Amino acid sequence: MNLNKFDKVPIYEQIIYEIEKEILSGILKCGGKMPSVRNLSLQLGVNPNTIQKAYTELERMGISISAQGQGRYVSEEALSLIRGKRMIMIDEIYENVLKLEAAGISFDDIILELKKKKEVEDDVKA
Amino acid sequence: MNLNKFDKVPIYEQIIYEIEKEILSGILKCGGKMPSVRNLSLQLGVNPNTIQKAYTELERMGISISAQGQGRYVSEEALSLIRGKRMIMIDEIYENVLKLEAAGISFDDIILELKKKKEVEDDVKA
Amino acid sequence: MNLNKFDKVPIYEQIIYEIEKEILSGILKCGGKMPSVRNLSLQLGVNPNTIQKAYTELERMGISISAQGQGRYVSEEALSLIRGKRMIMIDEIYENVLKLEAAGISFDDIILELKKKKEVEDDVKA
Amino acid sequence: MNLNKFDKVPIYEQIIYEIEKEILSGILKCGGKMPSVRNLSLQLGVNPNTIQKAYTELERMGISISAQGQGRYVSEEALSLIRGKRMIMIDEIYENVLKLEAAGISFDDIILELKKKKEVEDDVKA
DNA sequence: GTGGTCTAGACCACT
DNA sequence: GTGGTCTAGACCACC
Repeated sequence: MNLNKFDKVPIYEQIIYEIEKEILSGILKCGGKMPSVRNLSLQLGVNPNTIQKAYTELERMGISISAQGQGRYVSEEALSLIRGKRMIMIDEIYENVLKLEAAGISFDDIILELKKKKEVEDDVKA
Repeated sequence: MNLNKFDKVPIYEQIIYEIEKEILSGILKCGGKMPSVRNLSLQLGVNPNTIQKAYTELERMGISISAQGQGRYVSEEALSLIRGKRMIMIDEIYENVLKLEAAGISFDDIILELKKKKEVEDDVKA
Repeated sequence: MNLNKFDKVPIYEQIIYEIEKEILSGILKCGGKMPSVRNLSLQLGVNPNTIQKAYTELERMGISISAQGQGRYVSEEALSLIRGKRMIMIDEIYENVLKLEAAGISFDDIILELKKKKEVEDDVKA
Repeated sequence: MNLNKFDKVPIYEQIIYEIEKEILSGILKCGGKMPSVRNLSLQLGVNPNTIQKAYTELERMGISISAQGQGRYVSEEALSLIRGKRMIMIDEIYENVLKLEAAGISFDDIILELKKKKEVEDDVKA
């Protein structure tokens, strides 16, 4: 997991995002066990309370379930829930595009610019 | 000006953004006078310290200049500086697109989705 | 037995409740033998310690008796003890009704609502 | 506010419940300011983190809104949200009634018993 | 061993 | 002053 303690986005949100990524990529499986609070705490060098906070949030979103004394599991609906969350990110991106338009940059120019950046990156990889 | 005191983005940043918008749209002209801290504070119902913070930031960025005892003016370079700032927003948008890709949504799908949203909105307007 | 390991009520309490239900329904008879810790543990897929805890509690309440080396039996007073426990549940229900009243819902409305729910359920069955 | 540190229900939930009660009773008004984290912390003799936790939960439920550096406000929808929550409590009561029925006490007997308790209490008051 | 709650005390950004 | 995050360390109940 990639955490940045100096980032403006809080650690517990970074953890949420990283765990979601692991579920999306199949490292953590739906119905499977999640790392325990204490384990993850040691592994990431982060206080257990912070892990707890991230886990509580994941549970609130229905992505994980906890069982007293037994541990914590990835919910069966986790995958679709996370995919839904990601879809919402498109809305947020669109909002930012609109703000740019308001600043006088045309929609098509923005799309063009994004494609250009993408091509550059693909070339670098190749 | 549209301010939302409950928004997660701080009020002083909202003010900066709104003032930049007024400069871009010509409501505030380069070389022209900016509203005084006290006036703007009353007009927006915002603490003077908050206005002050926004103005200080605008000054730091070279968008405004204060002249001792004469008030504060929009700098001559303001327009191009703001346009430059907006260009940087494309990078931020691109960052978010990359995050979405990491979640398994292809770049082309994202662009497609953005275009779809744009069309819908244009249709609504027409 | 219906156990839910994700439920907020601890498994050992769920087990107690289920065993009491079996005694009430006659599946387990007063004076009859209770399943062994090991058997029940295997049958329910639950840690033996958890079964043990449930049994200890049942014993403490006088519902079961263990005889050295001979196993565990349902006590003769089990039925009446359990019925008494159930009567106490009315007090708990009453407590919750009072809380609802404090929230501005009248006692009569609550009773009415409960009767309505009951009717609906009876209709569904019929 | 009535808090019991030794109660099995966590302090932060007790606080949530008490604040909801104050909103229902009009002590806290929709759109009005809520006590600050530090103030309430001192007033209740509870750690600020615990208050924070309660407030965060209230915010998540849409009952309150926080504004950076300004404080926290009761949302406009708070009243209806809380009333909705209370309605759900009826379902929980009904669930418990069903459990009692399963133990052989008839629905009508339960209602009768509740009414009897209510009468006794009303008499005591009068 | 597990999750959950709580305290004490610190730090940061915003108004 | 406000809210929000984080650490350290403790305690509890449950499996």
